[in-house]
Amino acid sequence: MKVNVLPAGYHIENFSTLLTAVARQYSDLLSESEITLHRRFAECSYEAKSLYVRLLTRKGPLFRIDKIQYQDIKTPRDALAELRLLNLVRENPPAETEELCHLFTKAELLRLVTVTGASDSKLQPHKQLQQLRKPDLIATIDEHFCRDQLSAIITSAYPYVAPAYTEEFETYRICFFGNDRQDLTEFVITDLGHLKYESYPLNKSVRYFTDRKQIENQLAYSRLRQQLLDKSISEDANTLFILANQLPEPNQHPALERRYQNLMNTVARQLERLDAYEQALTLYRRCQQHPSQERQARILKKHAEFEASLALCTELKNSTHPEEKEFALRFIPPLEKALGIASTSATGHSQPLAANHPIIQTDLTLPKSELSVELSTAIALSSPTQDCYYVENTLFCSLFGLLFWDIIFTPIRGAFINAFQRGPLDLFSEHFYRDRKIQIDQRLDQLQSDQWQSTVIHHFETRQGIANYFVNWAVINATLLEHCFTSIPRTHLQKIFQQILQHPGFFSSGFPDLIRFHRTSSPDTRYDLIEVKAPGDKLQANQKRWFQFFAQHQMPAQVLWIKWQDHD
DNA sequence: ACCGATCACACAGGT
DNA sequence: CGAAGACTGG
DNA sequence: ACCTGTGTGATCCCAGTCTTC
Ligand SMILES: [Mn+2]
Ligand SMILES: [Mn+2]
Repeated sequence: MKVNVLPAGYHIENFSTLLTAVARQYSDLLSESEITLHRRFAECSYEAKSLYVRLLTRKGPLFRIDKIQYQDIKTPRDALAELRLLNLVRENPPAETEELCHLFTKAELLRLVTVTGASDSKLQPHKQLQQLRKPDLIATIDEHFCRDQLSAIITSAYPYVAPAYTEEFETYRICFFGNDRQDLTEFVITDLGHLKYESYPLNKSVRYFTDRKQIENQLAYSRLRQQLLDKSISEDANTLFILANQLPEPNQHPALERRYQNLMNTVARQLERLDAYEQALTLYRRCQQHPSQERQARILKKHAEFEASLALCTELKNSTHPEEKEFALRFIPPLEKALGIASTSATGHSQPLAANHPIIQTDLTLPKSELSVELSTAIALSSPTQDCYYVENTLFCSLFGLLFWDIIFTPIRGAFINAFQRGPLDLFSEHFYRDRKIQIDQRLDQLQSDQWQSTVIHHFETRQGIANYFVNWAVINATLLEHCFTSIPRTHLQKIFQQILQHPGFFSSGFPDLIRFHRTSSPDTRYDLIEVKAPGDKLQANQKRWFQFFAQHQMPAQVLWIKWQDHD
């Protein structure tokens, strides 16, 4: 791939762009110190700016002054002095032993430890310390060294700095992107040409966060997410419980609501692993989002609270979340049995997934190969009269993305908040269709004739390589599109797209592995879908759902059970 | 909703 | 030693 | 031998450098 060259000082430009955009859009919601960051940064010389951005975007959090070296910073000491004067950088701030240790390589640490006498008498000899892995070595040092003494040694021999206003920048980042996963590298990735984003107008008068409390909440959620990566926190049930409990509840913000509930589920699940079931239950009860209720039901059953578990499951039978509903139907019978009551389900021995239409299942014996089962099977099923492709979700999702491209990127209110999105914020929700119904219905009508093909081709040609959650450019190509045009009936596609539209989040996965096109001239259905199952594998819930759908609408789909050929 | 989601796969414990 | 991992800059 | 649940790895810019084991 061709890679562009970035102009000198690109990182400063990007950083300024970000700060300025947020300072304009959120001026009334920013704190005193956040505004100070913007103002002071603007006052800096080029070299000071450059250094500050470098430090801020690196992991650190501490940096040895003697290691600071950049092409574009001729006088790092001056840059540092300037930053220190503006309080944008702190010199030798107090730090945890672990952070201090990260200033050095393992070899340097060993030398430091044995040369200086700042340890207590129990420190092991050099030879043994060398055997330790670095994290363990640091833990040992933490145990046997007085932090202040260590710190004194390091600050005199190896002075270090840390960028200040990191929390303030976090606020800018959150406000700019609306999430905590994107950062300044987005600018670089797009400028280099590794990724192209669609261009859409951004309405600066619509803000993602409407009050300060929402910003604070998002910051708190990001912080907890970070903390969960830390083993010393995620292994300690009490700490986990306390952190989750003191998390502020979201206020009037669907996305924050989702993140809050996600966190609750994640922490509660971790508490389950630590056998802290009471605390897990408490957290699960603070949210409705899948799989909270399911986990509660399981915990209750595990502790023989069958009535309570059954009560929960009975509610879940009406859940709009397909997997939750399926869980309830599966989980209730054993519960009823344990309670000694007769089955309440009207269908008796209820088999919710055993549809009216049976799933076609076939066996195939293959020699074992280096390639994946799916690929081997695709090759085995290809012939002069048949072309078989391993596409999984990508084919129908890509067709969907291409057909609806312009509608997906229609700038409806609040859907686009930064320049680096692969789709509108509500793309995967049930509201995507509802809020664009007229446009979408019109587009679906194109499937009454071959008109839809021109729309797909048009977007395929003009939007080539542009990021879209639904389009996988690595898989889709003109040949594949042509196959689809000639071999898949329009009615089938219409049904599939309507299903995806019901809830793009639930129905954009679970498609069969392979599609096979038949070069026969007879009927208009000249394709079939094949889910490959190697020995030991089985249909997943979302795959079952699609198979039910295919059966209902008489679309050709089958499960192909692979057996390995004996080779002697 | 691309550092969580999505696959396949491997294993444990129950029946 | 050589491969894998962490981190960084573009 | 079956079922279900749970946990794991790979993948999602890329290349160069230093560090670790
Ligand atoms: Mn698959
Ligand atoms: Mn498969």
